[in-house]
Amino acid sequence: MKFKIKNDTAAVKEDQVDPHRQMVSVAVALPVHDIFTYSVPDHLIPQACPGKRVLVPFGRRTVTGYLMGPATTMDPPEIKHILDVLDATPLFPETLIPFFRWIAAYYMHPLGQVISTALPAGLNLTDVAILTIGDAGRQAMRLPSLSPLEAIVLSALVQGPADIKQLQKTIGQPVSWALIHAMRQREWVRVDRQIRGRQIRPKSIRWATVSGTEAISDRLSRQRQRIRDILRTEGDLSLPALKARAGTTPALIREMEKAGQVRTYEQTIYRDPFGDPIEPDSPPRLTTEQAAAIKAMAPLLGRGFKTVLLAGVTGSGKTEVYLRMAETALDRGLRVLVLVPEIALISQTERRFRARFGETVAVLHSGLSRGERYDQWRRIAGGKATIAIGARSCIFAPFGEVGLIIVDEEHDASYKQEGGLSYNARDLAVVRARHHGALAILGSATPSLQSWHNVTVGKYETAMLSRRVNRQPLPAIQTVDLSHIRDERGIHRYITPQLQQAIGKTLDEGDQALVFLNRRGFAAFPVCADCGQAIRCNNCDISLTLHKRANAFRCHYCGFSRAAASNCPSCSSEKIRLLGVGTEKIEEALVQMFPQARVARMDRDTMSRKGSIVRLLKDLKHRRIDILVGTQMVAKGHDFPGITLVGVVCADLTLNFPDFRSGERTFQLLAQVAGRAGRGDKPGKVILQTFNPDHYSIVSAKEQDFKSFFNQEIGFRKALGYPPFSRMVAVRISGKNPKRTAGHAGALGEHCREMLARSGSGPGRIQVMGPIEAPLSRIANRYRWQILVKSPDPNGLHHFVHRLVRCHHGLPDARQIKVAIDVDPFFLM
DNA sequence: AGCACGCCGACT
DNA sequence: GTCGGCGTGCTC
Repeated sequence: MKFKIKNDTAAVKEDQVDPHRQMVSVAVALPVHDIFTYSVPDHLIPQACPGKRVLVPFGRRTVTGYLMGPATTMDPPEIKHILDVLDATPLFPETLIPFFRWIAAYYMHPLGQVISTALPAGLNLTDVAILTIGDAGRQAMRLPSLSPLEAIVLSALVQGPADIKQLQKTIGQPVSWALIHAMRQREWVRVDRQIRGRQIRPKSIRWATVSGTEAISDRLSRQRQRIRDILRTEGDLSLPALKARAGTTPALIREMEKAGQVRTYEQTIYRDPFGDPIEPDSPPRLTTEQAAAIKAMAPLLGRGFKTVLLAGVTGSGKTEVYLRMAETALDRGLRVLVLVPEIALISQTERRFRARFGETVAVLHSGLSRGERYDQWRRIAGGKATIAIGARSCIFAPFGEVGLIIVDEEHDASYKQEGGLSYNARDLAVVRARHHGALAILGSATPSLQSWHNVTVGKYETAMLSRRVNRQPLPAIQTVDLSHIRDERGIHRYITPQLQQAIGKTLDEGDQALVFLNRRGFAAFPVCADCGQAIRCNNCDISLTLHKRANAFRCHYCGFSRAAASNCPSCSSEKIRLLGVGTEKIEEALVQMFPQARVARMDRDTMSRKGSIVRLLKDLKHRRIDILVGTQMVAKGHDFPGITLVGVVCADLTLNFPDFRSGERTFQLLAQVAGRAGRGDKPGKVILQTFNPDHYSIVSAKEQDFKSFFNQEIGFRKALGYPPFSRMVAVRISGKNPKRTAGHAGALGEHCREMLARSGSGPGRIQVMGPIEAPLSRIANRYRWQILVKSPDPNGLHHFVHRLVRCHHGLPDARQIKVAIDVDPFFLM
């Protein structure tokens, strides 16, 4: 959608400004940290209220801004008028603004961009410069004095007007503004500004209703009479519905309307994202444990901010507890926000909320089209929905007030947004609950270390569910020690005889098997082939990563390095092997092993299209697949009663992952996987292949005992000063030129050391690790470096990083080098 | 981000 | 001498 705007008289001189004119502050949707003051022209004053988008002149451009409220700075150098108000009703409530501000400060991100990421995508308008060739330009093409570049630009523009980006693409080289200005001055080209941006608008549909008196019916044709009868007996119908019912044509309706026999009207509708209707369900009987948990939590609703960690083993019925709590909250007139992990397709939790609460539920997840997402957003903002459920971005749902925030599977890594505004929706859930004085419930069978630590220090309350709803025992986990079979070759290296046998038995019984592998092909890490020990960093106790160019194993936290040719530090063996198997290899092996079985694979490579996931899940459900190979993608959010066996090819892939959270992730993954098997009436079985059967992560996962895991892991974190005993910030430095990027990273590191020298060492001391080349040293032609900053004192850390960013902007190459700040990083690759 | 202004090298 | 590259600063 394009339209032209008049860009005149936008600026007014200070002395002309009416002192009574309304002044507002606006955050622009650009990477700019300041907030700007604009005046509102009289005709827009009634519409200008916080939470709406506005179109504002900004420099020489016109951009989208967000109206934040009355102006705060009183004497800016120049004040311009708002050009337009883009929304009839606010996109977000005013009460969310402090929350947005908090996020901007905590994650060190421009406020306007925080709001842009929060809102449904596709709402921003910006203008672009459009170049059009003039008559003088056409004639100039014949001039001999024409420069080569001018000739190319002109001949490109003869094809039609273009913006600068299009132009650069067609001619394949950069075009400078200086050149364009020169051409404009000679009147060869014209430069116009055009507003652009995918406009999403409310959708409306036309309805028909009877009008006129009963009497006219006598003289009508049979068809017209029929239409009036239908409308009279069935009530107003939408035109599509009427067409389906009576076979009307649009032309006929128009004629009838002209004749006053029917009347039509527009009504806004919400695009329906709910494909299959979901049957309403009736609440099941609660177990004693569930009832106790609800009894403990329900009184907390509406009594101010509180966080409860709901720890319940897999299959213990956490969802039912959420549903009852939501119901109680709604009964008391409170709004409810539910976060679920991002998974392939729709989650079970989401289905159950919709089944229980029907129309009052709005959903926000990645499976929706832009229009649907916008409609769902408006239903929340407009008060039509009282429950919002969705993946991480749902934390921004535009409720004015919220009484209950639920985070399902709070340990899940998908709550962390990578890139751009790198927020953690689980953490934001607690922050938002505090802002609203709401109750936050974080639920998981395998709580994150962070959250359980908050329980132990008294920040969070707890509620426990220790038994499964159906009284089924947890599936038995059998570990298979991979170090005993290191001499095996070929298939049996990955699929041990024990796993093969178990799969064979499962297939014989007509059941389905799931084979897991957390494939991270690129993360090949060194393991001793003799003793099974991972090669670790002396300083960080983190697996080292192979850097091919340097032919060395490196720690990507601190930069510690060991020659790739060195011996195993614990047993001196020379046989160091790089572990790195992929799902594809496993699939191949299984097909060879079980030629008669139907094997399918599900990972990010095979599931790029939405339709393929649906098909695969349907095939699985209808038992058209015997063995499914995949990454965690398969495990999350789907229940398959036919699956009785789960095989984990190599648990060490996550265990030895070069990350301080690898033990935690392994425990969580394995315990969740174990919970997958045997959801039907048959008990489940898990075969877990590992080089480290005695590792506490694996032993605790076998018992589904997160407390025993926590007790061991927390000591390790404390000793090395990792979260939750410190906060971390990853400073990611990237650029196209390898030398400049390295130099820039070095300069920032140098600055860090200077700042450290000045600040001295106190209890809240700051540690700097790096700069080091990122393990994935080049992505999309950008060279990547990182600096990790760590401190037990969050405020000190914040200030430190702030100063570091200022230093970056002062450095000579600041324009070509990108510095991204990741507060509380999750993945350090 | 995107646009303008200003400072330097290589060409008529 | 100027044309046209790129580094720097600003946007209410």
